[in-house]
Amino acid sequence: MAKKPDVSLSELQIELMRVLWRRGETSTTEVAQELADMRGLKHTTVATLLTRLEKRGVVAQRRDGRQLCYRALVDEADVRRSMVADLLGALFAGDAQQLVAHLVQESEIAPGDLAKARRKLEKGGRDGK
Amino acid sequence: MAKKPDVSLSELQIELMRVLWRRGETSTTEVAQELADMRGLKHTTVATLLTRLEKRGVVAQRRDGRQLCYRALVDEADVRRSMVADLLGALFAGDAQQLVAHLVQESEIAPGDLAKARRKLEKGGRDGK
DNA sequence: GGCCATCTACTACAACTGTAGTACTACACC
DNA sequence: GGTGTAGTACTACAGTTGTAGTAGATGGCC
Repeated sequence: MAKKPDVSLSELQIELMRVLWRRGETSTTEVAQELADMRGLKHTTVATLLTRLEKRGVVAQRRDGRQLCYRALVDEADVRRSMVADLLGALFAGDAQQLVAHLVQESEIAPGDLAKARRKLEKGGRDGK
Repeated sequence: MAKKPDVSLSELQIELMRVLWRRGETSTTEVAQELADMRGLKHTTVATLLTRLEKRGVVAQRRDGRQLCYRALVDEADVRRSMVADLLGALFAGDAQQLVAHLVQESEIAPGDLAKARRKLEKGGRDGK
């Protein structure tokens, strides 16, 4: 399996991807519709963004008649992995414990919830969400 | 105290800031020296980066004779706060528990270290910085 | 007092991002 | 079969970032 080296995406790009993750293969028009609703973007803007992501290898393009359909080539976990690792490297000396400490100190999470999260993970299992 | 709205910085910008955080007020030349050693950047490159950060209000500039000295206007905690919040919002629905779960699942941190971190925080104390 | 070294200021440029307009094309409908 | 519409392709443009060169000023040394 090929590596997914760098999948750091901007917030907007992630929003695009989220549509593809949710709906699977999706036509430009459908993506554009959602993004128009969500952020008032024009159809052509979304088309541009999608072709750029395609050029970058993050999504695949398939022609369906006159339409283009896009499909994600990376999943959300890939992006999370990549971006969390970047953040960890840039600001926490690569040390996840420091990040957790930050979350608690900044009240992003309560210490008790740490234990909760841990129990959930240990019990519920690694098949994830 | 004024808000520090958006202090999302690139990796390189953080590297710059790290020098200022470590040394306090620092001349361009000194910063440039460090960055030259670390990443082979030219003096003028570093000067450009510093003036840009100054324009953005992230650092303050003071003239000392013919030299410019820079001082950070945000501390590392500010940047961490801002960037972690961005990441949380973009990829974890703003839910820090999900991020912690990700860290464990991706083996960035062992479940036991979660407890360790928690104990350390509960004991060591919330006076933080 | 002139020259060299140093430092800043300004300019440049390529890549990427957010945003969109315009031009072209093909299909559907009448 | 002509015309409108929807969809793609291409172009554009401003802002940010990484990178650096050049020009101009200033101060020290001989």
